[in-house]
Amino acid sequence: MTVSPGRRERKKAATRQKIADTALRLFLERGFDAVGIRDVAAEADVAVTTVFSHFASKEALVFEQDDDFEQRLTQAVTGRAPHEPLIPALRREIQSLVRHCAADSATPVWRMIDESPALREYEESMRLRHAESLATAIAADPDLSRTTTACRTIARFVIDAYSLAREAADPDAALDEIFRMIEAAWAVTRPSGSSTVVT
Amino acid sequence: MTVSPGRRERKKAATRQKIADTALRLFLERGFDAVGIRDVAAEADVAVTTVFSHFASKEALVFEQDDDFEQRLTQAVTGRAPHEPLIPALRREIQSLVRHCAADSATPVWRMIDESPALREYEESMRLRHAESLATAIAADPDLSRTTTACRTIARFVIDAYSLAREAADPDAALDEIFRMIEAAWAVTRPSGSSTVVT
DNA sequence: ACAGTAACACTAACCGTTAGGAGTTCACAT
DNA sequence: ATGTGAACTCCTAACGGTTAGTGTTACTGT
Repeated sequence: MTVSPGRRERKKAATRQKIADTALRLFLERGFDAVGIRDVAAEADVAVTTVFSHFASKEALVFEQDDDFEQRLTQAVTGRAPHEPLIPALRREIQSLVRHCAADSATPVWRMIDESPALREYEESMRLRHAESLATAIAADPDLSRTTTACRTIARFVIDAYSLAREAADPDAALDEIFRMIEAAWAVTRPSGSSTVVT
Repeated sequence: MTVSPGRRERKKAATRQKIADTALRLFLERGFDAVGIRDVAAEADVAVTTVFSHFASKEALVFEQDDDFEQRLTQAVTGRAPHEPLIPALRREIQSLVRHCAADSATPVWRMIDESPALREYEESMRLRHAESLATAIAADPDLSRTTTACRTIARFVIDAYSLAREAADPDAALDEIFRMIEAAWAVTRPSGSSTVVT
């Protein structure tokens, strides 16, 4: 149970939300590049500096709530059933994330992202950070004694799967194919002399 | 035979080179972020607009001649010996590229890149473009009849190998390990019913 | 020679982003 | 209650990358 948040925190959250909502609306109406930060600030009735006190950059306005992407991935590793193999768990999570992006409500947003190089670039560097924390989570699992390199590599591959599947004509089929490859790559990293349990 | 380039083209090339040299020198002396485009332009004795007519961005000044990265990769695919398997050919090329980056003369440059987030981000998005053209080259090879998805995936993996190996403490060992994984991933994409020749 | 044009310069601005400093509102301890 | 400090926001001004507009120079092909 969380204590009821004070007025201050509520106001702050409201301001943040108003900025994010206004920004997304303007971006979708006129296109990301055609809307300036000054426009967003004016429309949301806040100062430009306030926008940047809530969001690190213009691009971050678009990926406002996608910080749980990272959490969901690491959760898929740390919170999976005991002795459940790693790759299927990751596959399930990635599939769910890809489907969420393909949902009708999200489509215009992703169209906008695809159309702006700045946003694509920003997303890609987000993914890199996600891959790093996923690698850390994998490396920390005692059931999977792999080298650091193997963990970082497989984390990259999983992130690649997400971004390739999102672009594919048939995301489900692409995910099938890519995860078959990832499974094989993961298998050859199994330390020799381990038990017969596949992890 | 190319006709001897006219005075105009020579002057243009000279200007471009002078800008690139000046920029790299200043960047190494004072750090990438501490040098402004206006500084570079003044020191190279050209107008700011001239700098941007030769280079698309400040970051591009640093990766001036690294456009052959893309060419070397696609060459490794299209120019390999007949019936030579794909992955070892790529592995050889990546290894050579990684070693080249670790060469003493290049070290200060890479240190500078590592220290600037803007440059790291720029490089990563370059790599993505390289992955795309590598994927195209792989898809175009008649010896390797794989799906588009498999080609794009393996291309990403290879690029990942480059960037992971460059960061690793022991690049050679990391490359060994990563390419074992890539080899396994590639193997499972082999179309059923193909001959016994491994490609 | 002459016209066309590529390369370059200059100015002035746009846009994202940040620093500095001041005002307001809230939380909390007394 | 009230004072106090911290958090939030505002405003102004600037910095640095990037581009548009407009000439000017100097090479090229005829």
